[in-house]
Amino acid sequence: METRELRYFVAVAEERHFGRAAERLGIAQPPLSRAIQQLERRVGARLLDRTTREVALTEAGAVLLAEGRAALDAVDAAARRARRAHDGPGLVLVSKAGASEELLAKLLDAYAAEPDAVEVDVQLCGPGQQERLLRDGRADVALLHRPFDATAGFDTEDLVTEGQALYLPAGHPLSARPELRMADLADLPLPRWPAAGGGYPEGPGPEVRDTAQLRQLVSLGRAVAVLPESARHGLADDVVTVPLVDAPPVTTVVAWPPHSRSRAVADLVRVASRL
Amino acid sequence: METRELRYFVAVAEERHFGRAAERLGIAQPPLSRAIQQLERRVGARLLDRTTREVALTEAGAVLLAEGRAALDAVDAAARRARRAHDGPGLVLVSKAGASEELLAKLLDAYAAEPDAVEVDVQLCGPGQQERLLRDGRADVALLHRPFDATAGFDTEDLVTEGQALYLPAGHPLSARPELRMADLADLPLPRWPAAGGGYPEGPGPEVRDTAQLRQLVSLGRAVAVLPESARHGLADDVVTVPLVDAPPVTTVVAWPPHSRSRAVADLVRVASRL
DNA sequence: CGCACCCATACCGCAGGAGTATCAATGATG
DNA sequence: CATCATTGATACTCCTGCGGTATGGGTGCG
Repeated sequence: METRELRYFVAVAEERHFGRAAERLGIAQPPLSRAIQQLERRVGARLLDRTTREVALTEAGAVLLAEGRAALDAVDAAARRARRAHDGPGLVLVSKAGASEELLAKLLDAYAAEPDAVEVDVQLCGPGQQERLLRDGRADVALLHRPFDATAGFDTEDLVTEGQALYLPAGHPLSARPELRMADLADLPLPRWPAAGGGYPEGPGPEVRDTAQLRQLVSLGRAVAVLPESARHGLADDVVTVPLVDAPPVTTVVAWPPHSRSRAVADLVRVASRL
Repeated sequence: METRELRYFVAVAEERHFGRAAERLGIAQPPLSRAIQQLERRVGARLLDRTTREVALTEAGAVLLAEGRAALDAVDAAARRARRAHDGPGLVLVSKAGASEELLAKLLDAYAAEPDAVEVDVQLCGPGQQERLLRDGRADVALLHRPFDATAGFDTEDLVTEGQALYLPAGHPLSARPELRMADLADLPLPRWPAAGGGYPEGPGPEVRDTAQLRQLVSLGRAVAVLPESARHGLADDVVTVPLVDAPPVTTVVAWPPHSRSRAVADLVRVASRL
């Protein structure tokens, strides 16, 4: 199976439309139809149920879509990591914008003090993006937050576990309470995060892209938020935090791709686990 | 990057010889040379240092070899799993021959009693083979033994942890001892397992391929072995086991590829973790 | 019933992958 | 030191197979 066929299939499976998929791929529709047929022969299974009105994934097609995406990422990762190995030493670390800031700073300081430390390029991104970067080779290490981020397929090491708190503007009715429970939040318009597809779910509450943005909204009195307690760091006094005693604890973990032979990654992970 | 190029590169990197690699791939040597050059242009890094006398991997080449193998396995896995999804439900479980027999039997029984149980095809293989099968899609679940088997890149769930014991023929000088320490084994000719390449390390002691074979050798009085205590199960009385009190404990885990959306795998894992 | 939409088929042109012959560089050999 | 064997690179040719255009055929809609 060639990556070209796999890329074509993923495009059709995502668009559920040969014409649009062809356009996205920059080719005409007929060769795309043929490529899919050839792929079906090669795999030995029908992948798409096509009528003139709609294209639907078969059971086998759904499996190939999920596994194929991972495989394409793995191929990309191979090329990118080889390239980066050629360009010289250096690490790319990703973290969610605005999350674990204090921990991240300590980690970078501690690692920089190591004898064989290499340059660390810190990349901040929106939630759910880190896994992708780690998988397709654009990053070497990530700070993830269980249970929010998926750690499947990576090696991880737990760093810190902490409770969550409600962040709200000073003067908010709930801000005087010494502690809160999840039930107290039932009617609160909590911010909405982008779903897997990039769209936002329906509902009240502001749309946010990352934690930094959210903190700004809270400071402006335009939002309340549930965040790990360490997000308190560096926040102005006009934001009040109240512990949420029955919220699930959040664990910050350092994650890296398995089979990573890199000395630098190993060093950084070791430093992180000793913080 | 196409899988064809990656396959070609892996062949050359493994053979360290363009001629032999070409033969293995079933093509002539010149197109192989050109394909590697094209790959180097595409990746943007020199991958092989070639003289007329030897071919050596560069730093980038070593990275591409490791990552490329994983990527090729992922592509194979995608095709195979799609094919198997088409052929109907069914699981392939791998375990080391002769290891965790009792646990395996209990697991299969318990799972078969589940309401939506599918057929489970049990595959036994030599040590170190399971990871490969799981990675390239020939298997869906595996029983692994930490710390002996690499669990990197898989999701795992611990099942049981147990100590290790020395297995020796009745009448052996050490067989009368109530317990042993690692230091007592210093001069014993322990069996040799195949290394990653398939070859055996130098030394005394018999060469063995799997646990079943080893148990047979112990029964015949031709070997002594260090094995988990559960391997005692079903062994004849002419084999004596003496606990090794300071040997590292062995944990049997059930492992499966991440992103596994399969209901059957989830069920089997759930059953396993409740044993 | 005609129309719009959409995937499949037919056919053609060409890029690029593969083969054969040969060259060039390097280390071994007498 | 001249010769030879080995091995990867180059030159050239052939042909497979990918991609493009034109068109067919099936399906839901007004």
